Amino acid sequence: MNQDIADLREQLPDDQDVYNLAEFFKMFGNPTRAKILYCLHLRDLYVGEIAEILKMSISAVSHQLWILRAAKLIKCVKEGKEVKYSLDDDHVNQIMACGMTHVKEQ
Amino acid sequence: MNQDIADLREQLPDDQDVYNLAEFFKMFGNPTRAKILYCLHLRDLYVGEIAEILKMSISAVSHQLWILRAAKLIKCVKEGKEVKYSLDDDHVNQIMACGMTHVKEQ
DNA sequence: TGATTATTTGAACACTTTTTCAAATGTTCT
DNA sequence: AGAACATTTGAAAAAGTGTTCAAATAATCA
Repeated sequence: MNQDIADLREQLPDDQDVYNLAEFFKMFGNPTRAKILYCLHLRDLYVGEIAEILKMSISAVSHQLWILRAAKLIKCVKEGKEVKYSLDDDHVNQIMACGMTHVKEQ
Repeated sequence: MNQDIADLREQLPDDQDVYNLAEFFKMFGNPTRAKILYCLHLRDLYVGEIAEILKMSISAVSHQLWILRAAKLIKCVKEGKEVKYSLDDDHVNQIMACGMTHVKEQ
């Protein structure tokens, strides 16, 4: 057994951290979610507004909002019969900007 | 038609950019690929070494290496019958570190 | 109270992605 | 040349994801 390989394996972050990291990046890895995050970076929005901006069904948007909320990237507040969503993570803008820089450079 | 909504829609990056951004983040959004990138951040490695570190089949690793290479995140050099892979993008370390900070904070 | 509006939820379907397995390629060694 | 080794490739199976549709929930309005 190669000792060097075992050493490298030891240096990897533990599986749960890698899994969480991947789950986090997965949020940005879908065009719909990326657009939703970008919308919410422009301003807080109701579900129906997001659906209208993206020209998507309210249901499809709502499903993705649920996923983003589970990942703690966004939060929401009920206002009467509407629900207003907003970004809930300082890293979102930072990461999106970093990714966009990369994409533009290619 | 709501003018405000149309304005917001105009402020979104164009669809191709969003699509490219999502494709880029998708690379980090899978635990296997995230681990491979992390390995290559530790040092340049042959396909067989990566498979051994991750305890995965060589074929599965090779498929993911191909995907990462298509995304221009890694590059490779043939050395005899082995192929050595290395990171090919300055943003990789930066983005992984940023993501890991986020994950650790939760 | 009943109708209307905004959103959520669940299940089904279509689609994409990942892994596996077997075969192919290419290099070195004898 | 033939055997051994490292990697790639392609197709199929398995797993995972996103959207749609219909129904459920919940708040407001008449």
